[in-house]
Amino acid sequence: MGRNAQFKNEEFIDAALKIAADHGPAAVTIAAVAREVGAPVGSVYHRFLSRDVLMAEVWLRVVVSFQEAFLATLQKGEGIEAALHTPRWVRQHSAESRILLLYRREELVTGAWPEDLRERALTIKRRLEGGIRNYAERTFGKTGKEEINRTVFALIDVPYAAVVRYIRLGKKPPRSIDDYIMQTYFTIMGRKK
Amino acid sequence: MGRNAQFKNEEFIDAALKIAADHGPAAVTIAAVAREVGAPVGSVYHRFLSRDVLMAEVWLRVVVSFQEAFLATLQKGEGIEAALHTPRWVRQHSAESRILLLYRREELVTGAWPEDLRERALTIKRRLEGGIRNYAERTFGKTGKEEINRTVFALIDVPYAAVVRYIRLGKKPPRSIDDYIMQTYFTIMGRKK
DNA sequence: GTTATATTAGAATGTATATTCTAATATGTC
DNA sequence: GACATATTAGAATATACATTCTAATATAAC
Repeated sequence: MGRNAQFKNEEFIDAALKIAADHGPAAVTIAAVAREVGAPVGSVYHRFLSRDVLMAEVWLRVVVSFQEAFLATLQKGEGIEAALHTPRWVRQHSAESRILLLYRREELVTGAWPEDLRERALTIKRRLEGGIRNYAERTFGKTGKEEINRTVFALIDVPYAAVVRYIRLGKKPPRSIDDYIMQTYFTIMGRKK
Repeated sequence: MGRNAQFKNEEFIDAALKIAADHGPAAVTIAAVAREVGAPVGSVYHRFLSRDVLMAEVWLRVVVSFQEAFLATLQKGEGIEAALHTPRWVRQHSAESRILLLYRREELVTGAWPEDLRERALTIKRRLEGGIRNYAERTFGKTGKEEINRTVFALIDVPYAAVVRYIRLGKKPPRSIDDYIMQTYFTIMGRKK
């Protein structure tokens, strides 16, 4: 029943992603997105509750793609590989990586977002936490606050720190940071496994 | 000649800082700043070219206060102490630390800012770079790209990484991160001096 | 005391976009 | 083929602030 859709939700997210990558997040106006897709602005609102929700969808998509590869590696028990996933992914995805800086998991989980969106944000947050806890368990044999903090630091915070300055400058992270990340990993997590 | 000023520039910067700390940067409207100070909006524009310039002034003030202590410590040759300065400062300055996330040195140096502001931003950027180079020289005996990158990573990026997640959550960084920062420091910079 | 002007005062304006609204249009269902 | 409705269309509206403008005021200089 009803007219067939001429565009897909995905197209709008694509368009927003492209505009944000090319001209920064501020350039992602509803009019710009509609123009990029070739749709009327009404169609954007027919699909997305608000601009914020659209941006959050963009962020979610990028984060999921980033995180799934990270978790897959971690699951194999290869902590160093997981830590190095960050600089590698950023080198491979210059456009997307700027989107990563847009939100933090917390904001989407805490803020006043549509139920369905918050749900998905919560899920990916839990998946990440689960992966980390699991790895901490396998590495240290326990999952107290200390072990979790330690794992987060070595696997997430440090790689992020090494990379974020280059994302902001719009440059590819140099090879050398992979060394720092590795060395730090071994120092914090130990040599085993 | 002319009427005596009823307010000082500093008061407006204070007010903007307070509002940003309490309600986030978006709450820093010109009207809100004026209200906080008890001045008319015209007086804000009498002193600051635009809202952006006012915010940049806020940022500059916070960064200078942060950076000077950092550099003073570094000058004494105490690299670890300098690295630990970040979590310590953040614990002591919850309000200010959120301001740190607002801009990066690059933006103020590169963007279209009033000459005088860009000048000051450039100066503090150079002071930091000088301090880092100097310390790299004393530590490694040379200041090639490798040594600089390494020093930036251990002294700035890692402490920042350890701390930024807590700033965002509005919590004080736990003691344990000081350990991670120290351990990483020794790993990356070596044990000497 | 007169004058020039730095500053206060705050009302009025401008602008950029997000959002809403009303009307068309196409397509599945009966 | 008639109907219900999902979707397209895009013009009209709303809003929030930044910024500008005109007028008043106080004080230093003479």
